[in-house]
Amino acid sequence: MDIPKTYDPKQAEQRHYARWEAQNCFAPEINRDPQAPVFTIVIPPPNVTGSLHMGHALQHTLMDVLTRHKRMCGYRTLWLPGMDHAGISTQMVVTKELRKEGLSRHDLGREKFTERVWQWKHESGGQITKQMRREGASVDWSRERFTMDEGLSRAVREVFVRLYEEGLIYRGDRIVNWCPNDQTVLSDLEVEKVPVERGGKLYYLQYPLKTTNGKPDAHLTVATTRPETMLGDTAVAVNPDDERYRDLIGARLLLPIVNREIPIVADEFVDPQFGTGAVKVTPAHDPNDYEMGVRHNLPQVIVIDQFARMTEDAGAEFSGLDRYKAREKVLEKFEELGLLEKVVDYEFSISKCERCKTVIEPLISTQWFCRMDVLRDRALRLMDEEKRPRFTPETPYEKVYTDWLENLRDWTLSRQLWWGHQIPAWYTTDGRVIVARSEEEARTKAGTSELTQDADVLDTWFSSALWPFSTLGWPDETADLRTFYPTSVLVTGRDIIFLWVSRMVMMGMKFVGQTPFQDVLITGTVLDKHGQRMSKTKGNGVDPLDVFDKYGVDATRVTLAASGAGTDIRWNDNQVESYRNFANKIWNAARFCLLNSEGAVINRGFEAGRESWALHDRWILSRLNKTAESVERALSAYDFYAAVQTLYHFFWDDFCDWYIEFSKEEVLQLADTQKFNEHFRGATEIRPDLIAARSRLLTVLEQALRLLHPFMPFITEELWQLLPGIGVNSLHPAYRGAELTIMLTAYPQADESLIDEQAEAEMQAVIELVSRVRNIRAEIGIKPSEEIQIIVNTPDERMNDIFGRNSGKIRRLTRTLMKQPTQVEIPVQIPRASARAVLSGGAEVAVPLEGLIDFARESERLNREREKLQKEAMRLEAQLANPQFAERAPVEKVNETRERLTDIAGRTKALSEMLEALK
RNA sequence: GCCCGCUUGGCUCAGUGGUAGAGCACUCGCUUCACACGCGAGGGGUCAAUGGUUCGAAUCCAUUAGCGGGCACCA
Repeated sequence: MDIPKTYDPKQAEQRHYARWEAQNCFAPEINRDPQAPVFTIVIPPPNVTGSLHMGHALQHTLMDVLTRHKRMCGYRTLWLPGMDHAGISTQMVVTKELRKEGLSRHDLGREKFTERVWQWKHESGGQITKQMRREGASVDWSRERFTMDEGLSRAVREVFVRLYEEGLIYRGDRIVNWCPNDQTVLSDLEVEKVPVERGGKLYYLQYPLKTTNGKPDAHLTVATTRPETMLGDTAVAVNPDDERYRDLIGARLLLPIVNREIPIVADEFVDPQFGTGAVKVTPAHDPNDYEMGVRHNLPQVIVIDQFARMTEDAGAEFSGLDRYKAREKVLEKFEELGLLEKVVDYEFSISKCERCKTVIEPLISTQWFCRMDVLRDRALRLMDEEKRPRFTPETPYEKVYTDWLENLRDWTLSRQLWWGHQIPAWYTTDGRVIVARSEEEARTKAGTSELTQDADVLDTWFSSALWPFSTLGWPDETADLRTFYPTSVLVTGRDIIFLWVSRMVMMGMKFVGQTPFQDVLITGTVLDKHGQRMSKTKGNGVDPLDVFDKYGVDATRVTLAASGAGTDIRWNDNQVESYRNFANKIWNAARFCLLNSEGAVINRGFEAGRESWALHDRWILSRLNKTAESVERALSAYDFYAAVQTLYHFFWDDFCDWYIEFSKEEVLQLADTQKFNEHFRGATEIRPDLIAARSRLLTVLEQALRLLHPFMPFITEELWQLLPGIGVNSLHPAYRGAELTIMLTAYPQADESLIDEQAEAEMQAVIELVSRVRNIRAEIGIKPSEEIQIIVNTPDERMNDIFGRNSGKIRRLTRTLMKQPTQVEIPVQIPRASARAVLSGGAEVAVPLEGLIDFARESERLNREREKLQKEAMRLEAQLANPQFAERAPVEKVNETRERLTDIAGRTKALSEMLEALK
């Protein structure tokens, strides 16, 4: 067999995904067990405009690990993929394309434009689905969905109609966030607060009092960050308890420039501490003022239009001016009038469009809204009573989620876009509003066919909110909906807990009556190595595909999985490199097993019964089963880091460093015998004990590959396919009949009966012996190639026996010949010129070094060790001397401390004797 | 303003009421027949500061400092 020394990930990555996909390994139907438990994940649908970034790669890795794990555990698993139509983004992409052709979307008209978007989607959209195949994502492509699919659109209309009929969706005039660039309304969540650039200013404007008592120069000063809005002021508000202004409440002011008479009103909202304690009120252009306007029944004067330009109502000199130009002009005017009291620097935040960063203009506008109180209360009750969904990490996300719900306001649903789900509302010529599932239904309801459909579309997140059930066929009672809803776990980033997670819960509860997912796993953010958020504008993003190319998909996946959920990840290539090395280690371990596999097959070699098994065989099975146990525990707690660590150390430390090394004595020495036989005696039969040893090696390897598979699907499949003895019986019973693939084998489950603490303790003693001898060799500086002698005396027969049985292995690993007593009562004499060490348990090891030993240095070495032990002993003694320790600490703890002290005392004594002997 | 998180070896991070861990980096030695993307042996941390609870605190509590998030209608 020809296996290269270095693992080339690309080979394996190209080979297996297409085959898995072609054989439908990802679809739940591959599972033939009608009783199988179900595991479902719906993917957070990436934007159709998007391409894969590290955040996706992280989430997809976690979802794939969970899915592959459950699949191997025999679950009927569905990981459902799909994409989001991403209203604004997509419309912008296509608009830009059109602009290159010198066209606007209005030149095409709505119908042609949306056709064009669909065309774009078919040709250039969904890059990410190709990239997901590269990741190894085991999603069921046969169930791929798009939020604009007919089925999902139908669900959208159904939900809209039902909510409308219940009065939860309504149309009305409200102050909304308007993006003058995108020409659409935005929900509160699509607006971000940004500190104002280049130092904000607070302007103090004087409004003259409309005099009734002959004080012509009396005025009231208001402070504002937006002077231009004064053109739309319809009142000034003060706090009712503010002594300064109490007498003025009810008085009237003459609004400068426009010369409008406006009242002074009292409102609790006003903070007397801020500015002058008097607030100008512009109900048409500020959310707070809007509320105050409602409370005091103030008129709304609209002075800014949807393009952020001043209206005619702002006055002839201002009409048509940009809002910032108008601001300058208003300030000039105030200065001329001597009414600009002062301008001070003031840091504050302004609202910007999350997408295009244009400053939002609060405007009064007719839009569709969704009342959230009823839906919200149900979600809160679910958390309160059932603690669903269960957030991981629980802190802080559970609280973040509930706090937000508690303060939830109505959701602005409509968007002035063409790409999206057009609102299923029609207007009759006489102004009636008909909400219906289809135009046909609307006609019936209206009793006329002269209808105009509402031009707006729904917020993209409206269809996303239905994703967990719309993708499964709702509103029809499909088999998929019955089987796969509610889903098991949602894996997503913290930035969309409000936008998406909470809304799915509310809609799922409302329309299916069950939480859409049991658990929510919140991943951290992938940062660059300086701790900065990766972003396109900063150009500090790391492209997952580049990392795949450089280090392989498996190594990248392990890196991401190990960073797990919750905390942010500082991306560092070093980490990936170390897991790339791990992949190579796996490759070479398998290479060794395969190069020595003639005659062997997996799942053999342990027939003889455990009493006859060698120490290292009992030990590796114990380690393997403990590993299976802790991986299982870690995954069920979504502790991916722990799972990766456990597997890494099991494979590298236990399997490679010790088990393979121990096996070599049998596998290689016997191989020599075999060659000898073949050569000199013409024997062709391979000795059965050799085959057994090789089979045991392969068996453990195969189990390890299975354990690793959810994390490293490609390398494990590549190697597994090479193993002799894989066959139909290798597959999990639920997948009998499927093509052979490691992804359909049974995930190793811990067998308690194979966990063997005694074997672990004994092996530990052998490992310690080997390590101490190596340590002495290194410290004394004995050439690695030189074989020397060691003397090992133990205080008990059993240990002596264990060392004796493993002497060949000890020899191989330490390049020493071991001398032991035939009876422990008569220890082997140790020459004075020896380097020595005491093992835990009291065994002594000595390396006779006639002529080589530096007595002074050796004394120093032993002294150092003795001091270390003495320090430890002192600490333990002090602890035991404290009467309260014995009194209050648990008995086991006290005993443990005593035992440790006894062991240390014994070893210290031995060291003292050695030191004495050196003199 | 309110809420939350973090502070552990040079770096990136695990961790737990009872002997401080990993990977990388570092030092020394090895072309040992799976692997130099390797093997072996080492060095390195008063677990941010202070106080408290406890027989015992890096771990629990309080305060402080630094860093980072999230939320908020203060013009």
